[in-house]
Amino acid sequence: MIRVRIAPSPTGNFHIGTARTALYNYLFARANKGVFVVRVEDTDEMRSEEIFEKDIIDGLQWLGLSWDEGPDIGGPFGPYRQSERTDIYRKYLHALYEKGMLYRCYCTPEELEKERQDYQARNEPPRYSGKCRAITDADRIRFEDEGKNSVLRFRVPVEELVFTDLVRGDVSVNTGLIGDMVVAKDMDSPLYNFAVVVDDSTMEITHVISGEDHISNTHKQILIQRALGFPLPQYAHIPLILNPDRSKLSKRKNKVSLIEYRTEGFLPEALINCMALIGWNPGGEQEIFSLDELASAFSLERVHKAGAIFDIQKLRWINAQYIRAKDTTELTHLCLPYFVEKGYITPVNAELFATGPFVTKGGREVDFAYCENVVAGERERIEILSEITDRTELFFVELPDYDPAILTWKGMSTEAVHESLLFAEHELLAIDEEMWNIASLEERMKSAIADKGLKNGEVLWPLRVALTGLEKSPSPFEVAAILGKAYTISRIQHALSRV
RNA sequence: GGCCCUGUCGUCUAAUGGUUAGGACACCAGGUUUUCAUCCUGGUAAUCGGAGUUCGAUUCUCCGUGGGGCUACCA
Repeated sequence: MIRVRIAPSPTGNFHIGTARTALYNYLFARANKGVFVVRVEDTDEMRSEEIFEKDIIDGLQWLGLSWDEGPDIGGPFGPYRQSERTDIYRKYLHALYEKGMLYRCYCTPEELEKERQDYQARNEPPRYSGKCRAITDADRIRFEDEGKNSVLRFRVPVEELVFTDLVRGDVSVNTGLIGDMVVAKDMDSPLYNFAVVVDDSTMEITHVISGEDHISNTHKQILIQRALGFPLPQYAHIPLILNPDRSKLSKRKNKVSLIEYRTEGFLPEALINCMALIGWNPGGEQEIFSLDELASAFSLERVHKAGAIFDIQKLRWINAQYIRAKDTTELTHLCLPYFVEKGYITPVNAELFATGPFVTKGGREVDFAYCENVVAGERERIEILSEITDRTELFFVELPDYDPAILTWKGMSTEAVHESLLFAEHELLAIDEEMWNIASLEERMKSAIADKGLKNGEVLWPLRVALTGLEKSPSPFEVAAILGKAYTISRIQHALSRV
């Protein structure tokens, strides 16, 4: 049984890079009928916070990356939070200590820093000299009596260590360059590389799929793994997501928190689709993939080796594809919070947030269907959900505010504009309420314009601006249909009074 | 500095020991249209460099070079 895991550290909001690693693990698990585990790596007490764990769990859920075992749902290899596994780590730390593979190091941070600098100065790899290796029991007891702080270091054997990476092939390193590493602050406080090894083994993880930035940790982990007598998992290091300048994706240069993308109105399907295609491709020319399609096509053999820039433009385009494919009702539910946030509408009471009725900014009461029509008219124009408010305020105010000069189409005279509006008003007034829909409005108006020997633009441009107050907007027919006859007429009259 | 990883259009990528090196995003031009957007048509644009192997290399090998990662009592 294939078992993989995502092991996020709750020291910040859910990072987009972590989300992608989670995705690849998820896809690999699903593609191989395996198990996907979520494990929270909160050994760093100082930096870990519960709200971040919540953000990560929420984010995974939102993305639709369901897991089979995790801190929230438990599982046969729990607990799934490292802070709750202290007993397990202690047991293995003791075992290694008894075997003499660990030793206490009493060096102070200042001493270590000086060592590092000395090595640097000699152009040698900065590493721990191993000077506490040979500490005698007598010294140790004396240090303890003096209350000196110690950490547990692992005796790193010098050798040429090679592991086979499923993406990169053999990766070798001379362990003499690593130096004796600290594996725990004390018996109750393991550090990352130690906790990971114990967890991956005790949770029977078969494949460790993580970012390329972990390659050098892998050698360290293998050393510990071997010392503990654990079997080695398979490793696969996936390429990094990069900033446009090709550096590792960072907060400084990019939006990196999943929540930021979510807030802006990127859809989970789009993010999944986009992240999957950065560093992996199934071949062929398909661009849009559902999570299930990705899962059935996924294989580590097709994962790339080189890092890839995260192109926000492509993500926006993919997002637009998903927005257009969405059911209008569902899309409206997704857009409602943006209308409310902008103050365009307010639910008449809190329980009715999702269904209406709402009171508009202009004081009118509207229902869900009204909002749905507004969304339907704009869906081709937005790439992310938050843009739904860019050109829709006009539907929620009594009268739009605009410069009357923009009522004029291609050098028309003021008189002509006035006449066009009068003509439009006249024609629209003649249309019955029951015929007040996009198709009928368009048909009636266009034939009336043709009959009068006018160009469409001469009437439709001033009409559209009268209704919207905008130079760029949906067609006057769409807008009129949404506004309704009475509001349409009043906006035309308002425009007439301003020409 | 050391170690490790890596290099096809601006970006994400496909493909092959022999192709006009394909697609998508972005960009540009044209069409549709009252505007914008959508949509349709077309266009610009790439195998990092040098050797070697080979009839033939972008593909295989080596060297160079560019880029990145790691170098914690963080993860």
